Amino acid sequence: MGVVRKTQSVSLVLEAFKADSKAISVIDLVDRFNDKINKTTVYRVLDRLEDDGVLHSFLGVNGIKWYAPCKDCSEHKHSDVHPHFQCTDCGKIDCLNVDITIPKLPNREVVGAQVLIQGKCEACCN
Amino acid sequence: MGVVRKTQSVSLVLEAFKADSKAISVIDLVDRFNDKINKTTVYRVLDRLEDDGVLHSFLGVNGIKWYAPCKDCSEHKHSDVHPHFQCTDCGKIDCLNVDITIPKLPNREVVGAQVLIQGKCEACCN
DNA sequence: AGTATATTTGCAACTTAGTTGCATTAATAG
DNA sequence: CTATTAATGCAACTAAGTTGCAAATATACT
Ligand SMILES: [Zn+2]
Ligand SMILES: [Zn+2]
Ligand SMILES: [Zn+2]
Ligand SMILES: [Zn+2]
Repeated sequence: MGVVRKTQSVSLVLEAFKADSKAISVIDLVDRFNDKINKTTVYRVLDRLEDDGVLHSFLGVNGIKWYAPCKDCSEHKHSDVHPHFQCTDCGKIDCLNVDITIPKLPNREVVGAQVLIQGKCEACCN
Repeated sequence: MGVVRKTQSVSLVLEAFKADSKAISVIDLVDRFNDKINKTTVYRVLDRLEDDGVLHSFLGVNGIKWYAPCKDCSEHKHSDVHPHFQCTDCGKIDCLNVDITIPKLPNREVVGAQVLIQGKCEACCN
């Protein structure tokens, strides 16, 4: 079950993602709200928002958790699986609106894929 | 700098990868050798073997570290970047000998990609 | 073989990301 | 305005991985 009550914590977190639609790491969010929202609450709010199809999560380099806004998802149906791009210079991550074709694998049943492309982002290329 | 001395720990770790050429998680290795090799040493041996191009590492689901034997790599030149397949049933990971084409991204300089395909492995499909 | 040297190891303590249990707070319904 | 129950804060915990340092051991040299 996802978000049931519109609490202050939920509003604050949603605002953060409305500001720019980039991905934000949990580390960053916990740090950013350290005087407003308890660490545990940040984790739990993100969890609920993901349940509701408002945010989606994935792992960046080093295995830390990131969240980004969903496009057309709903509760229990995350339809926006897409690659992510992490900049090796600034560390920021974007969701990519491109399709990666996963090759057919004999004798295996593919259900999904996590793709993290690495390189220099637009800002860091200049 | 990688492996300089052929120690007992190095031999044990290499044997583990010779047995079957699948990927092995660090967790598994630490556990498997818990009465023979200290946890710290396992991490350090794996580190050195990766430096030497003998093993390569990547992150599985949940961000835990896995290692697998390299094909044609040498010190400081890991040439075998390839997708990995993790079974959602048994959790095991294989290196895949297929190419994934990363689309051209405007205004970005791509240097690599980490691809983790998820699904049912050959063994678990039966 | 015996010894010197530097690499490697084990241990304990630490760091960091994330989780759990429980008492308290606060959002919503009636 | 009150009752109900979701949500929060806190402290303590777990688990993966790291660090510093003294002790052990592999290798080179005599
Ligand atoms: Zn950048
Ligand atoms: Zn995304
Ligand atoms: Zn399987
Ligand atoms: Zn591999």
